[in-house]
Amino acid sequence: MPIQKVTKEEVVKQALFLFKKQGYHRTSMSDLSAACGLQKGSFYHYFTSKDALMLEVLDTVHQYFATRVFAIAYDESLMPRERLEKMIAKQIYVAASTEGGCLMGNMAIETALVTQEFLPKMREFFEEYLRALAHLYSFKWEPTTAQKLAEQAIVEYEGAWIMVKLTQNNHFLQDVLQRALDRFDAVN
Amino acid sequence: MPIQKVTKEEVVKQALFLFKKQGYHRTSMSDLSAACGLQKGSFYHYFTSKDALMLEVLDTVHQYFATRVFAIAYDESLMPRERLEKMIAKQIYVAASTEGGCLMGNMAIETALVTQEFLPKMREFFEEYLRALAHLYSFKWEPTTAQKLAEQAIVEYEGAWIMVKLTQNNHFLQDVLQRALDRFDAVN
DNA sequence: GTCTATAAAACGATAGAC
DNA sequence: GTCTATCGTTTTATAGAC
Repeated sequence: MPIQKVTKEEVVKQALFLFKKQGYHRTSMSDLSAACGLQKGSFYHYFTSKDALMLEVLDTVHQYFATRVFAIAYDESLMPRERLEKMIAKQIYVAASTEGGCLMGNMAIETALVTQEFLPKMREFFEEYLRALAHLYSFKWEPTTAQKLAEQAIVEYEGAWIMVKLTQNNHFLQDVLQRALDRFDAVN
Repeated sequence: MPIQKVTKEEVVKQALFLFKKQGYHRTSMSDLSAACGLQKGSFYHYFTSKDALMLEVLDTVHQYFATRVFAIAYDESLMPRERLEKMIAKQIYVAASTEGGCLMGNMAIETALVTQEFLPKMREFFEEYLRALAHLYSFKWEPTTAQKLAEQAIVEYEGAWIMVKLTQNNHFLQDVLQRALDRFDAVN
């Protein structure tokens, strides 16, 4: 009977799924506990509050992207241009694997001006993403240009999700990947 | 006191302000009525529901941009390239005039997967914006290219707001304008 | 007296927390 | 499951302007 019905990881996974799709404020603790097959009360055995749960979700997402996506930028078994293609393609693939696009981008829009609580973790995520892209572009371009190209890639990627949500047409994301590669290849 | 304390336009203005900054779900009817100096109950003499209020806000924003921003694209007293610069600069200026960036983009992220209620108005807005940009790019480029350049400008613009919210650095928006112009000028 | 915009109170439902 | 607070909403009453 003291056997855990669901693991903490499973709770975080379900929370990520719901937060991505419905947003933070629209997702209730009832939604979350029901998705895990738990009583509302049992839920606080895993997390002390809704905020704490979101912080854990943000950490999990960050950790996943750092090791499975951003790490591609530093994989020396591949050519820089191959890393760039593989990393952005994976970023898109992972974000598109469940509804809602990019949790970090969604949360930035939904909460950045309402609470500072989630800001540090979101900033860390994007700084790391920027660093990875700038690292790759710096193989072909000087540092300041590489930094700008990295910023452009991220800005396009996040904006593309808005258009995808509105039009349900994924070509916006494919265009982002293509242009990010074109700018790598462009004549210097 | 049968005299109206505030006009309907003022209510919409306050609602736009709060919805932009706090988002739809986070903004309560108490917040809105307080911002107008009204009791919660009195608010329902202006609007039948929170949804109805948001629909009115979306209409107001759309109307404003159609006549004051998108219209610049068709102002034949200016050269196409001047129109492009003026339109995007104004888009940025208007959105930046109060906290929260682009209401349409924010709402797309926050509600697109939760309710279909606001989708048509948001789609109309972006279709009109796309049309205006594609019209301008078509002076220099063939239709399919112009369409892609228009999409790229919007995608960059929306994504830039996410980075601005996170970093509080407006250079992302200035870069969007600069690149949109550079792509107009690029050699064909 | 009859409007109507307001305040005030209270509704049922649901939020997050225990 | 229960708690309390607050949500969006509705109702009732009041207070000028016609």
